Amino acid sequence: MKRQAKISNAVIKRLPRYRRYLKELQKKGVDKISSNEFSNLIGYTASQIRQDLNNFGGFGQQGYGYSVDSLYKEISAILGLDRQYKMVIVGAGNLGQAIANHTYYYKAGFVVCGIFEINPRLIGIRINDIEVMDYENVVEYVEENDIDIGVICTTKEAAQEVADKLCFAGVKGLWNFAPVDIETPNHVAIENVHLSDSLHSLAYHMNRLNEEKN
Amino acid sequence: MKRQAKISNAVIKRLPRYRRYLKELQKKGVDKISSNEFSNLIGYTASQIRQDLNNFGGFGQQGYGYSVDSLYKEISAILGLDRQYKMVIVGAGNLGQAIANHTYYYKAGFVVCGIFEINPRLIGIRINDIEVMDYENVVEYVEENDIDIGVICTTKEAAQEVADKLCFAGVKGLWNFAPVDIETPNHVAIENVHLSDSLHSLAYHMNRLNEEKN
DNA sequence: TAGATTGTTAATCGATTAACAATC
DNA sequence: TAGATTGTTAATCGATTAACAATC
Repeated sequence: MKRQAKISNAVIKRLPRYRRYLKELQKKGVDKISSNEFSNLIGYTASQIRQDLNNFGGFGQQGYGYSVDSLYKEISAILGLDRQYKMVIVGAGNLGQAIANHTYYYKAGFVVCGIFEINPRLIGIRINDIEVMDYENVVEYVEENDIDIGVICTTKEAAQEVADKLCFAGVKGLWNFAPVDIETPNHVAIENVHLSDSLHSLAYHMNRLNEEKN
Repeated sequence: MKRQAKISNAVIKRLPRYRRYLKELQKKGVDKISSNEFSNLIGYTASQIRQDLNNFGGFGQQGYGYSVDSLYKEISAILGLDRQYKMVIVGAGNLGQAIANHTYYYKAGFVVCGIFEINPRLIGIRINDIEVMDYENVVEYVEENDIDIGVICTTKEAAQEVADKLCFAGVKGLWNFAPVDIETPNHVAIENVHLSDSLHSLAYHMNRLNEEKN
């Protein structure tokens, strides 16, 4: 894997999608694919596919194409999906519970170790066999258990304070579901999932398509 | 509101964010803001803010700035958030339940009218006072109740078939949470929320930041 | 009126696509 | 070897930023 200065976020955002399609190909027993065939499948241009991949190294073979298996492995390694990540969830409301219950993450190497809450009525219960603990102890827990990722499922009012606490405690990344933009120190990665923003842009596109019809 | 041929998706994706910040300003009692002040707050350049807004019309006033109230209303109208949308959720698993429970959407004009499932053990229960119905009846229900949006919370295997059915039944948009790219007819808008993709790009960035430190 | 700030055109930057030489 | 397809450079396209005239 070639090491390069700075790869644009547009490229990074496409990698998980490449990986998903490669997984499907693997399941179908396909063992090689050309950038052209891949283009027809995934909807990016063949040129873009080759450019994207060559940011990280020459994974193909001229005259042949790409090996599905090894490309899948390479992309997984680039994304860092060849290791495990330990997560804590802050906020045991609907969304926090849904994520805790979603065993997919566990299988994929993202292990939910604990859930933290301020509401005393929820503290002590178990969700998908994961203990709901007192938010007061989150810093201690993150430090002692080498937690990698904090998942923020709080209200937007609490989100930044929770983020600060988690960063202080040493997480390397935050996955934020609160509808607010969170600031992190330079060494902590942040990924915002703004569900309502997503719904709003859906509304926009629905209305445009509807206008077109009239 | 000026009507223009084609506005890039990059612009559309920023609108909900502008709107969120304007809401906060409103709450704080701020009634005007210049593109420069807004830039400092939201992190886009003043130039970009003015460009973005001028895609839709001249909402500001030279020498003064933008009225927070009216800009908030304008952006809401552009996004189509000045009306109600009726939604059905397909899939009453963790995520489907979380969305059904999330009353935020209701307050914001997105009303969950029904949830549909194939698992007979879930059919008939109520989630946040919304009935879980038999997936068999989804087409009929969508047609009879003029449902606007279908929310796909199924497995990736079932997602496309569910999407086809919802489109056939007449929804105008799909909000897809299944980890697969869904195809829709031209007149149906689609918004994919790929949570695992988001987590994967978080992993990537965490690892890059960690490399930098070493 | 003078000052401030928009709306808009022009310049720059970055990302995507096209082309083709290298090579399996 | 000939054919196919990558890796990579060059051209194009689109989005962002800068500049400034218009105007409140």
